[in-house]
Amino acid sequence: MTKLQKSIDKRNALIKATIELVNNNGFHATPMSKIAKMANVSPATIYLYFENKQDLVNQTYIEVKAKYTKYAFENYLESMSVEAGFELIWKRIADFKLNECKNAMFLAQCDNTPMIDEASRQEGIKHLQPLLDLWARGIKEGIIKPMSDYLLYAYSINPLSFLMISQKRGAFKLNDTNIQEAYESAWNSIRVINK
Amino acid sequence: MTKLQKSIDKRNALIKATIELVNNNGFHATPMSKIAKMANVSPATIYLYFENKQDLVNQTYIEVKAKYTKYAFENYLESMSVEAGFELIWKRIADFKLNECKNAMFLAQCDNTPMIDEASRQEGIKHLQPLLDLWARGIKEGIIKPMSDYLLYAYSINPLSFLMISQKRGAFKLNDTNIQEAYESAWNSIRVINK
Amino acid sequence: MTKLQKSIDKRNALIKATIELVNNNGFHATPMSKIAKMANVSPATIYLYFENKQDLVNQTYIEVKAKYTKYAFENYLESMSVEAGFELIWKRIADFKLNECKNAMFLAQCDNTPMIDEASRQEGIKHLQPLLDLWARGIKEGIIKPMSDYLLYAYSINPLSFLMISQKRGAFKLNDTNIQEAYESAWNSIRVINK
Amino acid sequence: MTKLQKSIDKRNALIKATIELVNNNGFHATPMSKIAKMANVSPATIYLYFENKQDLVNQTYIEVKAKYTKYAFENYLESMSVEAGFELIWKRIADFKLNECKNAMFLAQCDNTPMIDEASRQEGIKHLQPLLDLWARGIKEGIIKPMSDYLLYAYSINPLSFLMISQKRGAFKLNDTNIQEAYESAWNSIRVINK
DNA sequence: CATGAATGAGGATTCATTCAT
DNA sequence: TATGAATGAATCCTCATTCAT
Repeated sequence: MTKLQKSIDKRNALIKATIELVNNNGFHATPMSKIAKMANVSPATIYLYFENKQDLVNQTYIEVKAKYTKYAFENYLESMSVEAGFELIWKRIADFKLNECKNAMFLAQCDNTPMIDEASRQEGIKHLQPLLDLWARGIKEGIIKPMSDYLLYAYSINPLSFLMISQKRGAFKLNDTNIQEAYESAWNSIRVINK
Repeated sequence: MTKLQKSIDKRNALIKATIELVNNNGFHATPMSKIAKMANVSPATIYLYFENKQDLVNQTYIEVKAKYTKYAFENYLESMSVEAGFELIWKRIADFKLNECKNAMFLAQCDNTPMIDEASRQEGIKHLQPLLDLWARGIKEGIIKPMSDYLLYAYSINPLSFLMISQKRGAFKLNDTNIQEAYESAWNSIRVINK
Repeated sequence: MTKLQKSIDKRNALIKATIELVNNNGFHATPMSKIAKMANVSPATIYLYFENKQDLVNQTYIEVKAKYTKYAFENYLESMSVEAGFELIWKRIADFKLNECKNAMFLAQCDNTPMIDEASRQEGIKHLQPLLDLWARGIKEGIIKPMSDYLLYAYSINPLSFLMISQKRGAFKLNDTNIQEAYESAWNSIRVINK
Repeated sequence: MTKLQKSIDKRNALIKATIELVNNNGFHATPMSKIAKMANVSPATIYLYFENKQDLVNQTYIEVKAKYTKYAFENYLESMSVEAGFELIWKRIADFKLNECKNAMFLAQCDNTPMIDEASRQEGIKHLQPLLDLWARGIKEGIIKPMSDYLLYAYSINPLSFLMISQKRGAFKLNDTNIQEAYESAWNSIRVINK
């Protein structure tokens, strides 16, 4: 294992510990010392990789957000039809919320909280472009309702966060049937419905 | 003004300050001393009204959540038709998110964060029953899709939180057109659609 | 003892402890915790009286400098002759260096070190005006050499700091004979000498 | 360049960096890491040349002090008359304070501070002997007042430190006229004056 | 000889909470 | 009831020093 490799491992361990602890205890109640302990490093070591606590959280956010969008668009091709493309992306995102539950939880907490720098938030949004392009295409083709991206996201994608959190709290279980229902709700909320 | 009245004023001032500061700075970065200062009260006084910081936040949450549901069902009558009842409640909730923006922000932050006791969270959900009853009725009448309450809430109500936060961040502006679009998306996501 | 009185006592204890510890160990090697312990207060209490460590040292400097000049000009009257006035002030300053040794040591350390804010340094100089006025009078009367105040201070006053430090280090003892010799050297260094 | 040469270069770079940083920021606020960076060296390398931080500062002090006295006595011959010898040495010292300002500043800061070991301080004084001898000769010849070396140094040499610091702070400018005035004050403060 | 990474110990500062009044 | 002063226990962060390479 090279030195550089080892360094990346430490950085990853720190980010993983941050996610774990912030998820369970919140940003408040997550001291640097606990993060260090969980990552098996000295508190001082954190500062070799991150400027300060804020920077650690910002970078964790950016990293997780990038992983999220990468996952979402993994198999997506611009040559797909609007509906097929949307379904593919939507299901990938749903998968992410289920399989990468910790990452998804972390993002949900960041997104409703002033714990992330505005700059990092912007950085995190960047990679969502393919979805916006798909919607634009759908609108041009008369398949998707001509609405703001914010509305489209709010109704077709964001509900998955609520469901993921509800499931995490144990109040509710997402299964294949549910997922299909959810997908149809999402699609119906944004598609043009011919009466 | 009676003595009791004065006490309630102080309690209210504390709750208001808590909301304001948690909204702007997050739970971390909201010390008791700042809450006291904003409420024009000594730090020690907080402990006459609340057991500790956790209790203060819990009670703030419960109070805001109660205000939210009270607002939502203000003019609702069980005698209304399912669709009319849903539209009424939905628009009240949308109003709340717009007019009582600070309260709504606070709830959004609490709901995705481990800053509230599980018990207080349960307490907060209680008053949502009329909406659940309405949905049950809608399902029985074949108007609303037979889905879990969590799915119905996730798609028809929760998106408003996302929109409210986006608006607060300045990225997006909710106007009458938008609201109507949003309502239709909400309704289409849960209603039975006859092909 | 009133509450205010008690506060002033604590402030004084903190300033005294700061002088003592900085004298013995230097600004580096004087942690706030030690200052607190020596003043019999909690570390947190320091921050009720001073903004931070820098502020504590600045204010200590200003306070000691004020005490120094107050002592220097205690019995001085502007009606005195230049020579009598100078001798009086000089001897008061010499007394201060001997009797208020700790205070003098502290000033000497501050004056040759970047540990004090420039603003506080300026504040500390303020009260030296009577001496400068005396010198101006002496120059006008042809008794004192027409030189910059800095030169006059360097040769007639500042050497006492060197002597005080040497004595503190045990290398040398100031006694009445010495003091008189020192006074004459001081006076000869600034007076006009008729050949 | 030989290997040994390179080592000496590094040592010199470290000492230079120490002087620069301690002058500008004070001993507190001068971490080893900054010294290393300014000397273009790894922090660990410092420990190849010096035992620890204290040792680094001690040795820097001794080295600068040696340079100071070497400079002072450069052209001095014991065969010179007392007055000529004193003037020569005094002017060399004055030159040092002006031209080797950084070195002089560093010494001034060390001399009023507990940042140097007592042993190193003693080591630093050693090389001043020629001046003490000159004074002894002057006293025997009835030219210089029979006073302690400490008094002679305090009045004839030490004031230059005060002037150098004042100049560094921008409050005052030393020029040829000033220097001559200063020299005369110095000489008058220690010579025997015949009335 | 040289180093960059790593760290434990410690430092300044903050904060939830208490207590005498 | 109301408070301002006080504080011990953290918390974030720094730094002199070491060690594997």
